[in-house]
Amino acid sequence: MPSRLEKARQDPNSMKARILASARKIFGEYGYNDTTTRRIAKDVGIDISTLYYHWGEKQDLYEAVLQDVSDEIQCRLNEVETRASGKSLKDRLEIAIDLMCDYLFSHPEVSNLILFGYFSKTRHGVTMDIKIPEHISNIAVAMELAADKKTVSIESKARILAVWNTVLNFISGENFFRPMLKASRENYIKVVKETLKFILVPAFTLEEK
Amino acid sequence: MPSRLEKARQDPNSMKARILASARKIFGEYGYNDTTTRRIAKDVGIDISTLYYHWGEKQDLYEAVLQDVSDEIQCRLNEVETRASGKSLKDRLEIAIDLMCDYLFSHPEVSNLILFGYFSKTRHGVTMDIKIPEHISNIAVAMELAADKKTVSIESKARILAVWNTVLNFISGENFFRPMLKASRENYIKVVKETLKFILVPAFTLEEK
DNA sequence: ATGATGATCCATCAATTGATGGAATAATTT
DNA sequence: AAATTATTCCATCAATTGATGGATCATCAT
Repeated sequence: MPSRLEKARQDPNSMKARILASARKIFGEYGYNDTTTRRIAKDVGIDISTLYYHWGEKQDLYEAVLQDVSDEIQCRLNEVETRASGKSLKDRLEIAIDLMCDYLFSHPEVSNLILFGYFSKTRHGVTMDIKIPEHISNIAVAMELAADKKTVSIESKARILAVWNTVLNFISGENFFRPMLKASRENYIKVVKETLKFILVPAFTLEEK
Repeated sequence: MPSRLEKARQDPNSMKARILASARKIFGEYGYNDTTTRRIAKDVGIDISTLYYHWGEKQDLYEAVLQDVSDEIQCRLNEVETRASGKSLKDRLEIAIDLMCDYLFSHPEVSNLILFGYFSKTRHGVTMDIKIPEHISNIAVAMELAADKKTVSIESKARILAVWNTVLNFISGENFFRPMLKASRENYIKVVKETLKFILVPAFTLEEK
């Protein structure tokens, strides 16, 4: 039997799908605890009981959102791997930075949801997360810093985490950082990419020699 | 007339100071909205009305906490500047990383409070923050990447932000990342410092030449 | 048409939470 | 000691929020 998430994916105009889309947006904006089911329902234009009818508990809906996002990330990482395959380390890094920045800047709620997952220590003990450890290992393999998922060294993981988190911070913190840098949106994206390359490329390519 | 914060600082055993300490801890753990005045009061061992008597609204107390943390950060940065002054760029970076990591790892609530400030988009529109832009400019000067606070380039700011945020992520995300890296606390701190140096030193020193 | 199932909304509950009034107690001043 | 002020706690309010029961309306197979 198909899960609710699968049903929602079958028809993007279905009520389940519309609720999921609003939920993803609003959970991504306010985090789990500061998102009310009423707010999501209002965004969809329905009564909250309709929301509960389709998705059950708030937590179930949140889990579906995280699953949705996690799958999407994996999809993007596969794309990065395809496009970077065979290139030099420097090129691979730059391709990964460009692609992931473009994706995340156009889906900032993804970045927010990941960061909420890191730090959320909620009163209700809701500690769900996107499968970040897996994604990190996959990046290591895609960047050819490790032969396979199982053998990624602690140093490589830490380095990829550092990079990955830096990207997320620039995305999710845009409203905070952009005024600081007095940059337009376009310019901000440009500066972020350049900063990432400035910091990363020397570090990783230096070691290769 | 002395502010409530100043009064609290005068006598660390005073009720105001005890409340401030608990508030700092709990706001740092749960963020603004997920912190209840009841929880803080319970931590101190008093009734909530006593808390309101001393600090007024929840928001006033939160602002005092942020002010307290911001002052402390500035104090630590001054120390970094003193210790790094006159050294080579590589040494300055390493000193800054070591000192700030040691400070933040022993005061994780500071890191949390800063990150909450970046991303918090609360229902109640509470958007207060620690004076990060100032701190960032101060770091630029301390690292001698700029002559004075007013003339820090956008690139330098972005690079320092990237570093600064990476540190914060490793601190605040310890509960999430450490199991991932299968590291003890000591080892985690060591890996974080090494990772930061690995990434930063080549980038900045390469440009110098 | 008719009955059954699915979908939606209104009304409402119980728990939580920020905040306050007022009584009771402690400390200080006169 | 008496009066004043400072501090603390109990009881309570109003608003918010997650969640549900039941009525209503739509859809669809028979």
